[in-house]
Amino acid sequence: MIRMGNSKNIPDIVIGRLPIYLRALNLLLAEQREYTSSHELGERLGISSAQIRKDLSHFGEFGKQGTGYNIAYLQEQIRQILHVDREWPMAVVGAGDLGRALVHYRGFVPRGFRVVCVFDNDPARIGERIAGLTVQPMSELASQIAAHRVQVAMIAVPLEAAQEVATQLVEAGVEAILNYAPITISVPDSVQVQYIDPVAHLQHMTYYLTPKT
Amino acid sequence: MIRMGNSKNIPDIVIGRLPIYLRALNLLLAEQREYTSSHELGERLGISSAQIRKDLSHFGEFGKQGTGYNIAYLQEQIRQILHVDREWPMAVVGAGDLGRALVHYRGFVPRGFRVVCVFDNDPARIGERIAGLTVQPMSELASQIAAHRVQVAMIAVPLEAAQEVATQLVEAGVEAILNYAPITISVPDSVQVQYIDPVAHLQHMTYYLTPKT
DNA sequence: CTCGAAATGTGAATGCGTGAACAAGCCTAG
DNA sequence: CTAGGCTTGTTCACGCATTCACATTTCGAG
Repeated sequence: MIRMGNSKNIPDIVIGRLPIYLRALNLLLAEQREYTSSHELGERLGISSAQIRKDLSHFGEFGKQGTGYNIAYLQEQIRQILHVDREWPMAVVGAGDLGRALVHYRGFVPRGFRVVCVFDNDPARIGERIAGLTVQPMSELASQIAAHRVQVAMIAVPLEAAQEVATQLVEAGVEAILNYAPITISVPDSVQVQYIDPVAHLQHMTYYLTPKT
Repeated sequence: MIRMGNSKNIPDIVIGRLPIYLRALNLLLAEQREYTSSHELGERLGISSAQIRKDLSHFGEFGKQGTGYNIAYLQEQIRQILHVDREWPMAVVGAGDLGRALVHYRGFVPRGFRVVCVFDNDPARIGERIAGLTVQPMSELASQIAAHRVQVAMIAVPLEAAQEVATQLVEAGVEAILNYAPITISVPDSVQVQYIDPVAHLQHMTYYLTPKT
């Protein structure tokens, strides 16, 4: 058995760690390294080596006993598992400060994503050019998403508008949403949703802090 | 026994959900609602009602049988638990697109945080004014953080610089770091660290997607 | 005043994820 | 060629988190 089926029911928490492993492998490659071990990876990431080995074993046998993992090979395997051995076109909704920062961000392309269209409902912003893209009105959303075969979108609008935008995105065929608005949105089960809320992280940390002032 | 001690060893994962509950309570308050139930909260957040009740029970008894939770009261209790019944001054390191977006962000103050200083090492950016703040050189970091009693910082620099910045922040006395650079940083155990990596979230979702093109 | 519906807080049970430990395999040195 | 050290993949046991289920309390209708 060279390769286990990847259609098995892998725990979602394991999937969530794969991008972290991928990040570490990118760095190791940049350091011109050729091999690494579960121990070294765990050391760098603050994760136990046993967990890393077990996580990877869900998808196949990528290492060699006594030697460890070939970095380039493992990186490529994880990229295939996560389907980022290609470039996903993305839509950004909201051209405020955050939306603009997302369009400008150079970190997407090297890791498998590219912003291909930006939308806003503010007439003052429509037509504005950001990093080579033109801000489009919401009325163009459905057609643009279809034209660019967009399956992934990011929501960068005020929280009052987030649910409505999410609904429109789903109707336009988007299957994965990264929501920056601090609100839990309601979408069909078939649509993937992830959240980024910096304040939630900050509040998580202040629990452990003693105010100085 | 009216109130349980909060010095007990509460699971970290429970702490991580409290900000989400707080978010939902803010919304309910904005809707002029007075009472809610664990069932309603769970409905809105996609969490089981039992989990919400059990999470809250770690800290005391905040609800009333038959009635549910008084929204304003529960909100205030959670704010106290998380220590956000005050305003935490924050430092931002990195005045690129992301750093600027963070300084402009209006969502911090209503939830207990305020950016009070911004740093960068690029001479072209130093002196620039962002939302009323002046970008300062890294050489000012230690003194400014001391002067403003800053305990919380956000790292918004390229990944190559992130570890060095983290080290400087810790030396300056920062106790909690929200790191936007896609790299696991090394700090003393006494320092809280949280990560925001949009690409990791995106890659997590594409695992479940079938490429269209 | 009484009854029923509703909702909490919690002990018990289930399920899942993590870490320890080991057999098996690989490489290098001598 | 052999021996020893290193590392993987996997099994097992433990512990933690989640869900179930219920006794208890509250409110409102009649």
